[in-house]
Amino acid sequence: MAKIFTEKNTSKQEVILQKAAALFKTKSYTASSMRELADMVGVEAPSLYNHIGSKSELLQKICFKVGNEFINQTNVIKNGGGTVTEKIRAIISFHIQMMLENFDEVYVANHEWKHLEEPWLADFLSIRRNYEKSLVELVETGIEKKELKSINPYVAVLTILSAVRGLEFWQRNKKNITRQVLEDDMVNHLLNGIVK
Amino acid sequence: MAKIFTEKNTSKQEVILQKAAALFKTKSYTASSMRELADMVGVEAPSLYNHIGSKSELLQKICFKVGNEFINQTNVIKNGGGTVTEKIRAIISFHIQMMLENFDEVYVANHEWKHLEEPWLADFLSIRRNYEKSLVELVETGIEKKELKSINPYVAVLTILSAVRGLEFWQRNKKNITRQVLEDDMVNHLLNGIVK
DNA sequence: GCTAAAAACTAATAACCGTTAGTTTTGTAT
DNA sequence: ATACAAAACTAACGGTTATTAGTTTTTAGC
Repeated sequence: MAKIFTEKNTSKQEVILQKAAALFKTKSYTASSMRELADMVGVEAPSLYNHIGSKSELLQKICFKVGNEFINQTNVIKNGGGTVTEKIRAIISFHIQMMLENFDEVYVANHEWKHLEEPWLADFLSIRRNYEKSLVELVETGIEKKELKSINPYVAVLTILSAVRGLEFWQRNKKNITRQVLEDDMVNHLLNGIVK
Repeated sequence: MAKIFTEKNTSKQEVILQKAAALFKTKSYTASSMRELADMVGVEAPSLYNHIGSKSELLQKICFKVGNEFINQTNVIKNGGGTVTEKIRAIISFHIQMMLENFDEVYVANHEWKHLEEPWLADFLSIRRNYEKSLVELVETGIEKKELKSINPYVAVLTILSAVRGLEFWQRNKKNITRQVLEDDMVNHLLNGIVK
């Protein structure tokens, strides 16, 4: 049998994927070269192709890995117990957690998906649309149950998703705000507002 | 005298700038070629250089035009009358208006600034940092005046700015939601929350 | 130590990039 | 009509891109 796994029990393909996410995040997909990626891995560019299929395959794997994680975890929360408000709180917390623990991949999926090639581009957009729709339904349930105000559910979902997405800017200011304050304040802001 | 202005009283340079914003928005800056831009303008690529200096100059002009507009208008609001809550409401409205009326440029400034070259990159980041700081101070004033809850002002600003930025996703769904509903609901969400 | 496979290397390809040079066409003022 | 400038064109440049081909080195099992 071949030696597939390195120290951290991650295959070389996974190492490349991780470095690619970091590179695509800082330089954007199109501005990133396979030579740069090879440098980060510590190898010449053509050697990468012993482990991966192509540059665009890297982007695909990053985007769909992130997309599926959001779909799955959110379904778990939706199908679990609790009030709608509690579920929204849990979903926001999960978004924050994903943003903090898988920053590179989430950032790339959020910003570079448009460079996916067909048919993956269409698939990705479909997944995202379904995800938004699923959240809209949750908010609609909350309105029906009188837990939430009578608002446009799409606008609410848009506002929430955009706000948590903006956590990427927080990465610059880690030092000043603890994660707990960040999470509590943002959830409270999005649920209860800031006006006294 | 040379003929500088075309039909809509806009110089050819401005036409190129506008088309460039649309192109950079849909394809991203690095994936956009001067040949594509030339196609959109209806000209061969080298002809562009009779009107502009370089590709990167286009990005600079787009980013700083947008940045300065935000700085200026927000200063007008901050220095005007009204409560802090009213001012925040006005700033959110202005962001929404900018997003709807100058979508291409705002999108490019938000997404492609990282491809600015030095020293413009440093300048742009400095401008943006000052803008955020200015909003944080406004929120701090609101807290002192007991208009706003005792929250972390930076998190609040982050949440608000990210939420309005997310309006770019709304462009896909224009038909279903009127601008007035969008603006009212989002302002209310960000100020008063959604929980009953 | 031998064998075979995995993974590294060098060299090269065709395609595309922003931009320049040099020339021709177009438009305007006298 | 002539003259001059603005703006279009074609051709080409040096550089970078992802990727392939072919070869050599490294690694793992017996």
